[in-house]
Amino acid sequence: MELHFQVRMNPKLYLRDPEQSELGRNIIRNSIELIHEMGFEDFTFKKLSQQVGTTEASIYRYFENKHRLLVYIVDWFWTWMEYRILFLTNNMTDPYKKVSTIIRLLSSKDADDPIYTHINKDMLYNIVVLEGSKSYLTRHVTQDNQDQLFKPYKDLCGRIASIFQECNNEYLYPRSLASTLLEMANYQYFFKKNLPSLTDLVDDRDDEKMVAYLEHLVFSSLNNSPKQNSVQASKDAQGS
Amino acid sequence: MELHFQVRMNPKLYLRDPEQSELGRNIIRNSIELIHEMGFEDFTFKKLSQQVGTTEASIYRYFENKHRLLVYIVDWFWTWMEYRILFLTNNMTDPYKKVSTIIRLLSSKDADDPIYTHINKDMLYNIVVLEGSKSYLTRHVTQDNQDQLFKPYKDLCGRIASIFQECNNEYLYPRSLASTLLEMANYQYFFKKNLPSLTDLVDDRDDEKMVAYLEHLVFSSLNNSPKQNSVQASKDAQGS
DNA sequence: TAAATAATGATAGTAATACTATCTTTTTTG
DNA sequence: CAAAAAAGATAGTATTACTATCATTATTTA
Repeated sequence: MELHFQVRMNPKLYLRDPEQSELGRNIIRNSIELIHEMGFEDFTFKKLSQQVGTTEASIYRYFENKHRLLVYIVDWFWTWMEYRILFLTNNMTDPYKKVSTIIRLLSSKDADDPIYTHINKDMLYNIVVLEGSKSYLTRHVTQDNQDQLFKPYKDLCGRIASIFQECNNEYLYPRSLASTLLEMANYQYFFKKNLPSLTDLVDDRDDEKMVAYLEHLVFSSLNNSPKQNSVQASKDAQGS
Repeated sequence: MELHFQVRMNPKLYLRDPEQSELGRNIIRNSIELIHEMGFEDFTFKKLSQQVGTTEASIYRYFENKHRLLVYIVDWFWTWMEYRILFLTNNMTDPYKKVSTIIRLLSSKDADDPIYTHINKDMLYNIVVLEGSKSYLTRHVTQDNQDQLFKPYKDLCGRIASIFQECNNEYLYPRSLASTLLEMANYQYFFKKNLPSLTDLVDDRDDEKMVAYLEHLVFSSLNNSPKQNSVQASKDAQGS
């Protein structure tokens, strides 16, 4: 049996499904390259059309505007991430092991999977780090949310949250901790690369320190009794 | 003795110091109003000049472009935040109490201080939440960082990190935990307001749940022994 | 107080952006 | 093969993000 991973994107994201044509796939591939190269602010449909070898009008037939295209790309990433998480944690029984696996997946840019070869996963990861939060940090976030544009991210967050609850069913903040983990996996990577004084993560080749920090953060919180007042807990630890 | 809080901004942020003239202060006040109202993407110097009652050319005499103006506003916020933190934690001896105070300050939008009345603190807080990370999430972050544009944020992060170390001088990730706290204070507030499924914080009037979550997160991590492997710790907690 | 200097206003202009519209040609499909 | 759909070609518009210039009005200081 060949299980085929098929990313089905929310139709509200596009005017014409880019997966259904060569031109559409070219638009996605070149978008990723260009946004990665020049950043979302400097990225335009004009430049994209030239890179693709088509016209601006044709791009507009696929995407309403460049923000929708960004959301499309970011959504694709999170859908793919959830798929990978599901695949690798599926046969695990220990929820703590699942969390470790998730943290490892969230922390590493190098993912050598052979699917969707027109999508450069390394560039994609870096785009999500740098531009991902711009997909929802807008004045129209409520409308976009009603259009389900953030469903992949929210689904993943929900899945991680429920694994947190498997770890500790008394834990009070599974969703907040999940969104904290998701955001911080990206932000700490960004800080390490660009504003290193905001982290303790030296720029080593592998991502071990990042994994260690995120695991420490998540497991500490998960295993700290929710009944215990945290200030009190700290005082106990001090012996005062 | 009247202690006067004076915000001295990095001169690289502006072409002409907006604090030194009525027009400059009007530019700042109206920028905050407009960005708050329409979001940074839709905010333009044209609209700003009309609101201020001046010309576009005059705005350009103060700020190179709207991104610099955003960084100015965000920097102002963090400088002011550090001042308030310093002021309220100055006479404390218990570092855990300092952390609690910091979390409380970071979590509440209502700050009734009577200084710099031309700056609406409530709008400012909401701008920093929604637009703050756009100040550094750019392709020119390295150049901007060399120009010290993020110094207020980094200073604050460093100050919080050193208080974390006062709490536990064996703690391995004081800076990462500080940036996590700073980012999450804003993000969880944004999620609660706009994408509530990403949090466990119900939209109550006061900010108690937010404070509780952030305290739990920070204190759990601070008080979890760094020598202990976190996966091991979790297994111990399970009794396996 | 006059002269010099600095700040602002008024106006114009340009290249690029973010689209929309229309018409023709090519490709796909029934 | 005919009809329909997709793509190409081209044009056009309002707005954005600036730069430039010159006149006017404050402010400083000699």
